[in-house]
Amino acid sequence: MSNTSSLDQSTHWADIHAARIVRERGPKPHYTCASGITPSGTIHIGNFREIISVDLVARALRDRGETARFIYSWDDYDVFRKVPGNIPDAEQFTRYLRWPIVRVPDPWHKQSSYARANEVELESVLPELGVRPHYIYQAEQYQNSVYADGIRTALEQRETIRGLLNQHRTQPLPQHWWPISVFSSFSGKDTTTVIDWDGQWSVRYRCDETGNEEALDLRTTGAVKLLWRIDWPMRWKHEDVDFEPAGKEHHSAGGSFDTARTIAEQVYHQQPPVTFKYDFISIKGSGGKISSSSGEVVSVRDVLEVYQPEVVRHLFAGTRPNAEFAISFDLDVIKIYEDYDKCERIYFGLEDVGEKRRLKEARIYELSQVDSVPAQAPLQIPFRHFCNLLQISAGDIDRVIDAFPGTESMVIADRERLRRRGACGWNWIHHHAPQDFRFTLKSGSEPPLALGNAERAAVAALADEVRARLDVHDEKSLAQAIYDIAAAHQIEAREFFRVMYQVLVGKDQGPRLAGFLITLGSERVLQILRSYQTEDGS
RNA sequence: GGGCCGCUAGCUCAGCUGGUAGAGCAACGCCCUUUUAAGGCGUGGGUCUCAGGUUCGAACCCUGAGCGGCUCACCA
Repeated sequence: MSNTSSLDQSTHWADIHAARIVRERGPKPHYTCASGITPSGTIHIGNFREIISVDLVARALRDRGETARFIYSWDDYDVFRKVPGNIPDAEQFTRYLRWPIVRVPDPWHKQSSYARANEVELESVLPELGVRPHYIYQAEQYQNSVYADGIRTALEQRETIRGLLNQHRTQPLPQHWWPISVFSSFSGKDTTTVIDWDGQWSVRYRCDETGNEEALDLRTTGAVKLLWRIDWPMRWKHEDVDFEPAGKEHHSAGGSFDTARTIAEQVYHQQPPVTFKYDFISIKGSGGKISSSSGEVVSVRDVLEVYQPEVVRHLFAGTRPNAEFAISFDLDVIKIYEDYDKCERIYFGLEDVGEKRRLKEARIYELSQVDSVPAQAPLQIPFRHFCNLLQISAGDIDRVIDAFPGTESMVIADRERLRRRGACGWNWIHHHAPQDFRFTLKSGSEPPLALGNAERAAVAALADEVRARLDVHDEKSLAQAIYDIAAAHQIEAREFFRVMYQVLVGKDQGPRLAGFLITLGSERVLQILRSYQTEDGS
């Protein structure tokens, strides 16, 4: 979809917003798409929705021939408000409360700060998803006095801002209110009181803890920060932001986006960015391993353990941002993969659907790619089948891929995607799949099960059948042979299946038997059954 | 109190720049006795919450009502 006319007709939400940005902001040499968050904890999959939404819209802009930059603001100059439950030595960390998080040490002693630890966790995972924003670190910006003019403007317009904010407050802001907060040079905390501003660049404050007073010059200090509701519109002005979505908690009348919008217009004379509201993400079926109820959050990395990157993108590209949805770790995972594979088949014309549907799915497929769209339809190994093959092969991903028909001629990129899918499948089996789904193949070296004579004879007969004719059977004829053997030994078919699953995988149930035996191949089947063959039942 | 969103098959939802209702699961049936939350094929099932309006035509647009739900009004 390189030509603009087809994108103009696109009904995909990312294209619709891209078109809106160009229309409302007018022609520009480049458009700025923004997002950001306070790195006060692990960036979870709900936060990721904003990031991927911006990435998709930025891509949609580029696809229609515009230049788009994606800036991601880490608000690491925000204060440390409470000690998270998941960090070691939580008690020790209470001493850092009210410090900027960029100065709170990394509890895991790997990064320069707690903020940096959270930043690195996300920054290291985004490239795998094809998301590469330009990061802006607010601590650095403030400490270098980059926003001195913006802060001064807010001080000059203090009463205007107060009036705008009071419109939605139950309690009006107090008389001594200022649109800034100050980090004390004496305590390091933001527990300070602004005393005065000289109308120019000098702000005088008192440290609440030590009682010390000090005057700061906005042009050289790094200690003065705008309050959130003013900081946001100031940055829209500073970066000339054209587009920034926000969560629904910001998007009510009187919410922070609403007040930021009026402050941008009236104080900073900046047209507020095009925006939309995105809904929350919930989690389903985490199998007890990761659940929000236990206080643990689901990180982007956690999702990538189970979903390959294209499928993660597909999840978000294929869902309207204002609809809530659940990320599933249960049996739904299979369907999510099947949906992606189906979308891929539709893109490559391997599956017939109506024209309208085709265009939509094709666009979703494009936006789901980490890099570019594959030149030709990649070989698909369905997720469920992949999981079964992996269990047969003890998790040897390359062996499964090599044994799969058609993989010899595969290009490297396709193979890498399959390997990634295999790794996800293996993780899913071990951490999330229902017990019924899991099995471990017997090796044949275990002591044989104690079976009745008829059962043992039937197993031996099936071994004979496998040895003699497995390669000429198809699934159906082998299934028939299995029933025949059961009947010949006067065993209920149901019981014979149970025995065979016990012999093969030590459970009462397993993958459909005939297909399972064919997949295993005669050599492995006979290996497992060898202790039953040597009995004198023949 | 302000703002926003939803209401479509038994369940979960898709369909929303208006063109005679779709998918998955469930149900039912068939695939030579045919196990399984792990095979294939097929079938049934919906006055699209209600009432008006615009239109040749409305699940979709407008107005109003009912019932979920979310969010802001403290901080960010």
